[in-house]
Amino acid sequence: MTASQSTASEGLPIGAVSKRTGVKVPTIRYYEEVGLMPPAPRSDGNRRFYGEAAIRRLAFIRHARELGFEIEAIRDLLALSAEPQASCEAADGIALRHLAEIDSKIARLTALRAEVARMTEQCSHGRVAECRVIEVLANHDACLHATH
Amino acid sequence: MTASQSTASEGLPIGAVSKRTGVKVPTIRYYEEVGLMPPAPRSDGNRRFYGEAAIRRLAFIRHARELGFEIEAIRDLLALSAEPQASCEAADGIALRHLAEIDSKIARLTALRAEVARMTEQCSHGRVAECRVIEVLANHDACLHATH
DNA sequence: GCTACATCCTCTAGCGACTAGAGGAGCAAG
DNA sequence: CTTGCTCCTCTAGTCGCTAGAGGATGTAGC
Repeated sequence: MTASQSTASEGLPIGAVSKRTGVKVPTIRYYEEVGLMPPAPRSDGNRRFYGEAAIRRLAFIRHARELGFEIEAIRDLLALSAEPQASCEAADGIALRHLAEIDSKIARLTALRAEVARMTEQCSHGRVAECRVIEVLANHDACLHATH
Repeated sequence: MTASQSTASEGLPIGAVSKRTGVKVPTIRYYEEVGLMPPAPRSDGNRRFYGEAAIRRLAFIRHARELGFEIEAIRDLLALSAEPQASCEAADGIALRHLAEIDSKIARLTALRAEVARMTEQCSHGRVAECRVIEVLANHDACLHATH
């Protein structure tokens, strides 16, 4: 709430924004290129400068990416967040779809894990000829094959 | 063990191999290109033909891919499987490293899942302005932030 | 032999979400 | 004025395929 700080008027250059948000410089430029970030205003020397709104937007994107949302989904979420009066049904839907995606990935990985763990546990640490790891890979019948 | 079958002598063309192994035709060519499969012998008309050994190798690759092994790892596993007298320590190591990878992916996804689930559960299905989904994304402090 | 049609060939480009590097310009401090 | 940092643009690479263009070959029916 207290205004009047140091860098004030024009905003921060891309490197400072990168440090503040934890998003790498080329990634910020990439987000601009694909339209997630609006084209940043430039200084005389053609350098990008970012105000508070842009930095908040970037933090939003970063957080969404950390949570595994795809660029396309983030594009939609950003559009929604710009319309505070709209129903949040759409946003909820995006999140729910993402949740389902995560669940199916976890399920798949859990099945893989069981298979690979079984392989390694049965390995007798002898010669390749009787190695369970190699054997299971070579012979699909030798495995649990739940999902794959 | 019983020999003398129909297609016998030269081997199968790529399409038949694809059907038998479930690996798509362009993918088989891709595996040859990156050196996972040896260059297939060609017919007069420049078409690839595959014998039993090649088909077994392809099945091995497919199974390993299904289990999430990377191409590089499969390359190593194939090399190892060609040396039955060697110790299977290396193969075991590759599998164990892969297992650790899977575990860390599962852990990460599980943390994400909790976060996204919490977001959606708190959504009151009202306006965007008070939507928990949008809010959490905009404000990192509003989330559990375990791993991210 | 001829005509369809399927299958095969090579080559290039695209996916997602960046990352790396070349080659050059701007800028602040000593 | 030079050093060294940050910034700029542009191209190409990552992974494991997938899609498509444009053309050759093979096979079945007539």
